[in-house]
Amino acid sequence: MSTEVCEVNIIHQEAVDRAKEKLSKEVAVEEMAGFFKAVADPTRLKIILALQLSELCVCDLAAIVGISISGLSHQLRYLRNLNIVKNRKTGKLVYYSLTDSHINQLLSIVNEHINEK
Amino acid sequence: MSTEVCEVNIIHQEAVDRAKEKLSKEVAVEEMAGFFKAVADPTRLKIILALQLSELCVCDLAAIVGISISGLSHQLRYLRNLNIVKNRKTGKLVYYSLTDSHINQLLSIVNEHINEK
DNA sequence: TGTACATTTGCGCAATCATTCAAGTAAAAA
DNA sequence: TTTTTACTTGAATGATTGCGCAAATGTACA
Repeated sequence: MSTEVCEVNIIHQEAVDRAKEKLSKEVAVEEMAGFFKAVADPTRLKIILALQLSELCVCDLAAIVGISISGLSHQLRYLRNLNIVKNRKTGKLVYYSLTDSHINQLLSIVNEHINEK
Repeated sequence: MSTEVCEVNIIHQEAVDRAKEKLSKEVAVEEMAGFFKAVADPTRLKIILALQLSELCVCDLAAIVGISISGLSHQLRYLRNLNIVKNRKTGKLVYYSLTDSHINQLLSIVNEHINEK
């Protein structure tokens, strides 16, 4: 009969209601998680760390990250779709660079967390 | 003969060297990625968002997130191992709460990024 | 026009991961 | 002590994902 109700016993009803309301308002949990996923992979994180120094072409990035050109291109598309990197074509070469500075903040915060033992 | 050298043509040698050096110094790319992975999953992100309001017992969290108690417990252990949440036992109940404030900063930065369209 | 080079893309595979089920622990109530 | 409640843990599974291969696209140069 019950379709939506879960079987769990709720112990603190008001706290649960408050939290549920927050989550329903929270613009986009999925979108936030999707963004974090971008930096949750070592390969993509290396790409980003490398691009913090300067723009780089796909070729050079492959050498830095240590992955096939093909694999790298897949990841770059991933990052492009999330608006984290942008590219610029010059002849046969395609140069990639970071789109905004939020990434820099993000990485430094995580470094803090890690360095606190 | 070559064991470490990859087949890729390097175009900007100095830029590649610089980036490689940074990555080798970069304390722990794996560790950083691992931390981001914690918030890269919708379920874990919901847990964290809920805990931003108040500490909660497993039971209530399950109702909020909409997952089985078992599944939730797995994710809580995951977050505990990364030092993102801590727990406190009282009789039969176990209360979880956030460990530090870095998470809050992280989430607000990502919100900014998303809200910039 | 044809060749060479840089990058992208579709496909497939192997590995990872989130989730559930069932069994186990631990504390309070009966 | 037995039962119930709250939670944890290990194994199994279905879904996702990172990666390389091979083919395709696009640009420059001969």
